Amino acid sequence: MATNDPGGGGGEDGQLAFGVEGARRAVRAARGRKPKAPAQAERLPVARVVVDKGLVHLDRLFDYSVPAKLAEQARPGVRVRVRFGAKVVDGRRRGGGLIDGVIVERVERSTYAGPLAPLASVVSPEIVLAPPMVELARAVADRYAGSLADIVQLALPARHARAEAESSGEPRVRPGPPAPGPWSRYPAGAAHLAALAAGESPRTVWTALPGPHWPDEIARALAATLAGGRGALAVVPDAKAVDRVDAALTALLGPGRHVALTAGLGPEERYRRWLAVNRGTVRAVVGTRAAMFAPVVELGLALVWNDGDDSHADQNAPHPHVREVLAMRAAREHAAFTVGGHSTTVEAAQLVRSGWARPLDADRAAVRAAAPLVRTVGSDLDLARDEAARAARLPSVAWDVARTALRGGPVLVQVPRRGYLVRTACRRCREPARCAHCSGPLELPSGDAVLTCGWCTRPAPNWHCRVCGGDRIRAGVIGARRTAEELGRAFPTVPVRTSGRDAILTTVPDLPALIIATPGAEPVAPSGYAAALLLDGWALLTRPDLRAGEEALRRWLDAASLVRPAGEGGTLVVVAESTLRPVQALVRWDPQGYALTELGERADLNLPPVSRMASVTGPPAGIADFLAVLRLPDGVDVLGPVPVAPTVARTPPPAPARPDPRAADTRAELTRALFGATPPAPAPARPAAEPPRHERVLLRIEPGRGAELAHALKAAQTLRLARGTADPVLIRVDPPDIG
DNA sequence: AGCACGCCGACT
DNA sequence: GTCGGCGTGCTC
Repeated sequence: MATNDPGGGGGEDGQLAFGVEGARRAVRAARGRKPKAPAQAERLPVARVVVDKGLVHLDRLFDYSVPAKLAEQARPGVRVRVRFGAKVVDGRRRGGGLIDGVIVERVERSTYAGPLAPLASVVSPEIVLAPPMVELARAVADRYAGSLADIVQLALPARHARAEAESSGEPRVRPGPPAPGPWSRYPAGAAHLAALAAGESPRTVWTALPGPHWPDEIARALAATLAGGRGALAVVPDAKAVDRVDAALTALLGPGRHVALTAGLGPEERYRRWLAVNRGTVRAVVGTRAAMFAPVVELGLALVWNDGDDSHADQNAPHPHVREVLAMRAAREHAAFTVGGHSTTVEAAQLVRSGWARPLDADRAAVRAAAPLVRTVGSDLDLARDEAARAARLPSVAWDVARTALRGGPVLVQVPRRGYLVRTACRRCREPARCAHCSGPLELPSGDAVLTCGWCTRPAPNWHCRVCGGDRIRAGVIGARRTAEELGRAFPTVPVRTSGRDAILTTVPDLPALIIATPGAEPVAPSGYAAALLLDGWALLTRPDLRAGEEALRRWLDAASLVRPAGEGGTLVVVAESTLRPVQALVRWDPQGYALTELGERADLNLPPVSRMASVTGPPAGIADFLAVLRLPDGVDVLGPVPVAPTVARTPPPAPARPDPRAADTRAELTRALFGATPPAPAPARPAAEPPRHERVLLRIEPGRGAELAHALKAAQTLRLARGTADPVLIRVDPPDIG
């Protein structure tokens, strides 16, 4: 990297953009030191830098003077090293360590009154953060009440010098447009691909047909965009999905036209692929959530698959969500946008209802042709007569279906993940059974008949339901391992395999076998499962979460999509009451209808995504102080504060106040989710000693004014942090656990 | 977050 | 008289 120095290192006396430098020299001269002010760049001598310090109250650019030697290299978008945090004593800087930063722009003069420190060095000439990406990062930071530096850190992979030194190769000529392939099953499928190839930018909510074709469909949408001379980006929930789309892209385009970006790559390979994208050599990307910021040149399509999956919400503050970021990118970069999945999130339905996006669906006949036969069975009725099946708590319908299906191929059994176990509930109304003292979940220790609180360990021998007064309990669903054991006994001649959090199977052969999997960990069977049993019905549905229904339906549809079509004998058995709305939506295979109904309800209740919400969590003193400092715009609802369990150590919250007794059923349900929410988590073995108390306050603002709310929250946070704060609070825009 | 300045107690 | 407590404020 040659240093071009057009100034030839020459002096530039009198060209200074500010007079402070002169004063500095005077000081040095007075001390008898040789004035060694570095020669400054003649043109645009000030670099505005985003420094890699994720402190909200430092969320601004810092100006540095550009030494003449760096005049050419110090371009907007390059990584630099700067001294930061120094103190000026007698006109001299003291202290201040070297930290990383990126130049955002070069300007003629600084608005900063003090003396500017020089850029220490330019790390590399690579433009890693072009101005449009800065603007996107700024907008994302603003939306989520976070800092620019936070987003930049998410967006940029770690630099790797060796990868950078390599060539990324030459850009390839654009491929021809792909055949519609499986898209021909959708009335508007071929037209959609044609529009992408023609450089148009449709925004769609795509409800994918059940079955194994979605990776191919994603690949063809990306390929069509490439054919039109633009770049394309698909973000999927996990590495397994990346692999499938990756394979489909390779099959369609051959190697070298796309990259897969996943967290598991390792720094060098990750940076190598990212650079190939940044340099425009590769123009199609499939990846997991960090890829949402992939610097695809001339983005023509941004696609998110299965946006209800919680891995699409970033783990790091300020927790940007792939769907939201890609929608922002598509709007800013005039690209097409697709949110796709086997199910429809309420947020996606909102995009349709607001007119921002159009649905991209198959017709009913195509859905029926692709979907398995769906049967429902109430969970505690009609247990199989077979003794072993009875032990496994298999309803006879499920047992019969499995037995028959096992002659023709593998059978998937979806069981609840441990954390989703609802231990006990009222037999009559299904209200989760809660401790009268601390509202903790009541459990039935293995085989025992004594109800016990999972939080305070008090026994609850005389429990009665606080909603309907019932006094009969239904026992919780058992976990994956035991299910596997018991099913193994019920089907002694069939191999049983499990796939769960620790050991995930990717694929299973098309041979008779029982595959026990937790939601999201279902392996793919090449020709589809002969049947699937969804045993987790009411465990998923009784979670005290606003999204419980939507989430249950999503998981069922994802599992159901792995089953052969009804025409090939594919059958799905869901163990849940057939009267429940998510169950009906599954039977009718109508995710959009379900999402639209949910959306209507959210609108009635003024809940997200129809309103915008943010939560503030922390110790009561911090919350009180934060609220005192907070200057809210007009029309913000303040809900709470209410006690919550701190995120780390679970503590029993005081019995939640029953708000709004005039509420209708659903309303009570939702309100409970809001105020009495207890996210599923394993209970501690013993009650926590004296746990830190936390509170949460929810803030709600009307749609379209989220930015105002975020801005106010950030201002309050900045103010508190700037004056060195005890009792820090956490701000979360779009908190995940209320919906 | 660091880190330095600043204005009040126990030591050479 | 000074060394040093950590309260307050800034970082280009």
